[in-house]
Amino acid sequence: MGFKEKVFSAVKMIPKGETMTYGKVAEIAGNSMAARAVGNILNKNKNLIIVPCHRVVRSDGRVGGYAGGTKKKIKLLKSEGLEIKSGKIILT
DNA sequence: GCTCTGACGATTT
DNA sequence: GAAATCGCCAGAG
Repeated sequence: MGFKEKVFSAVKMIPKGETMTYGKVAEIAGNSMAARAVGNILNKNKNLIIVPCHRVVRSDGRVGGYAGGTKKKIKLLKSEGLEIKSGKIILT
């Protein structure tokens, strides 16, 4: 199984209403410092429906990017009950 | 098979 | 504390 396959598996296992950092996904995928590659893979595949990639956020609390637009990503996250302030996720 | 790209991350200024 | 810089990796051209 390639690295990207592992990434998809990790993202798919994120429960609704929860978020995971790119670094964490990368770690599960096999490389804890491949966070950059993780985002790159999701972007190129842009499987917004197959995988809930909108639950993947940055380590600094920012939402990060999204193939369908960061705005849409924030919208989706808020829809799942997450609190976002100025593009930053509030973990309670 | 080499080079560029990019939804990141930690450090330094 | 915010902004810029360097470093990292895997995919695609």
